Amino acid sequence: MQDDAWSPPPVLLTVDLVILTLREGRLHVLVVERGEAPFRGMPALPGGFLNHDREEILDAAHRELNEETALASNWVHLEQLAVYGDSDRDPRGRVISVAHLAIAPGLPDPLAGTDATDASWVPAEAVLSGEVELAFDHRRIATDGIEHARTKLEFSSLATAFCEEEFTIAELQQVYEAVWGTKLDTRNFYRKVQAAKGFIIPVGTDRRSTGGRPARLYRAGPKTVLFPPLIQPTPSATEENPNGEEE
Amino acid sequence: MQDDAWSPPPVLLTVDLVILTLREGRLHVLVVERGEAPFRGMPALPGGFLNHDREEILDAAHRELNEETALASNWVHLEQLAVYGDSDRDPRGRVISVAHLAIAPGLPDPLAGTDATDASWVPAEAVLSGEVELAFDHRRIATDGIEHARTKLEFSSLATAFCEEEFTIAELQQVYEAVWGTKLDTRNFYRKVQAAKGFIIPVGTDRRSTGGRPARLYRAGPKTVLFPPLIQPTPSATEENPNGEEE
DNA sequence: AGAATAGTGTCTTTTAGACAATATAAC
DNA sequence: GTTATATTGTCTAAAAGACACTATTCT
Repeated sequence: MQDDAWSPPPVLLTVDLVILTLREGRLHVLVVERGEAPFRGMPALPGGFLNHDREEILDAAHRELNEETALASNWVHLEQLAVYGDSDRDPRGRVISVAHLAIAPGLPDPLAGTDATDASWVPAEAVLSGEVELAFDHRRIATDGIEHARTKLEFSSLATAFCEEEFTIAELQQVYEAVWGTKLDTRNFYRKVQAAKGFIIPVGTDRRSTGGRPARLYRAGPKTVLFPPLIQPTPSATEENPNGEEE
Repeated sequence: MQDDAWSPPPVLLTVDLVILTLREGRLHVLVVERGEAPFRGMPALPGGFLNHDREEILDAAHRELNEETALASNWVHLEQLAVYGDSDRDPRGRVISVAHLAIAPGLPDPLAGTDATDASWVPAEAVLSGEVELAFDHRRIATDGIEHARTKLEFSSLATAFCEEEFTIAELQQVYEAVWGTKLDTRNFYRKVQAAKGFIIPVGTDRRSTGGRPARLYRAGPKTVLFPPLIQPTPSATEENPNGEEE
């Protein structure tokens, strides 16, 4: 099929991160200012090349995560998102990016381990709308990551990754409201998360008296898939009829 | 952060395909026998290296698809699945595989354009169970692809990709039954697919008289996301209680 | 007519959502 | 007590599923 002398073209591999968190009840994305060309000085998603040709991709993602957030990445949800490999996406040559989605509880405002370049939290809306421009195809990657998180909230226990180890149901609800951009009924939400067995398990203690009745504390349960799922409310659910048919 | 003389390690990029189709009412995967080392003579997923460093990943996937199935790939559903990049997954060195999922209507038994190596359809069950061993980490890839198809059938119009351009509702139902491995009620299925607006649109003609009342023909509609979705029936929906709690 | 498959109606059970009511704390 | 939040209960509307029934073709 191929010429005898033919050999496959090598490419460079980067790992990029869409790191999401909740700040003041709103979804934020971490961006860093690029320190070198190309796109020097422009905001971009954190990421970088594979360190050496034996480094695992997921390890590289963890490494980048630590470099940018100085976070014990054991507690951070991290998963592969997709590959972005358009031949013209990087002016330096053929650079394939394996994008990852990371989710962490709220972090302190001035980023902790800010050794390389300065990082900052940007509201997700600002990235989605294009108000904040990102280098390369990073806006596309960020958009995909946010969308992925939104739908995955429905069928997985991903929401707990936005919370501390122990959390209340009200806090969990705020996660859903922030990521989905909706308001939910407290009472119905309460029972829905309880109905999904293995989603959250109660810690003995009640705590967090903020003026009202103390809430029970929970931690993430063993189940990663939610059944029944928490369905995102549809704006109206009564739309379009592209083809008027019989009846 | 890096040494001045440092440069990122190059890797090789392959594109691998999980090609699914329905044959005799059962889900099958296309495998080819490897013509060269490593794993020479062993079944593997079709795939190969990038042809040149300007070739788009999706184009490469289409090219491989054509080489193996001799199919007008315009009619074939093709999407990216995930990246597999374990450092020890290929003895030849650091080879990253971008796996794709392809879905096509039933193809003739002896593969048409079988120029390279001989290809064959293997029942999905045989791959999942390990009865058929695949080279590299291809069993893992195939498993992920099948699982992906199963869940995506619920929320997308993916099922129509298993059908010819025009199909009956009964044929569509067979797709769901084969991929999910379940039996569905004909009557309820009928209304469910109709309820999902934009999923299927009627062609004028009725056809396919197989002894009973002729069925209306449909073709795939414009909508790729299904609402309401077709939920996969749960085996029992009453399981596990990992922690006996209050009440 | 009888067999076979397509398509419709209807009933029942389950689930989703609105929202009233009660519980437990701080002050 | 009042206020604030957490948790439980109840009612109603919508959806999912079981399944009887009608419709249209072929032999």
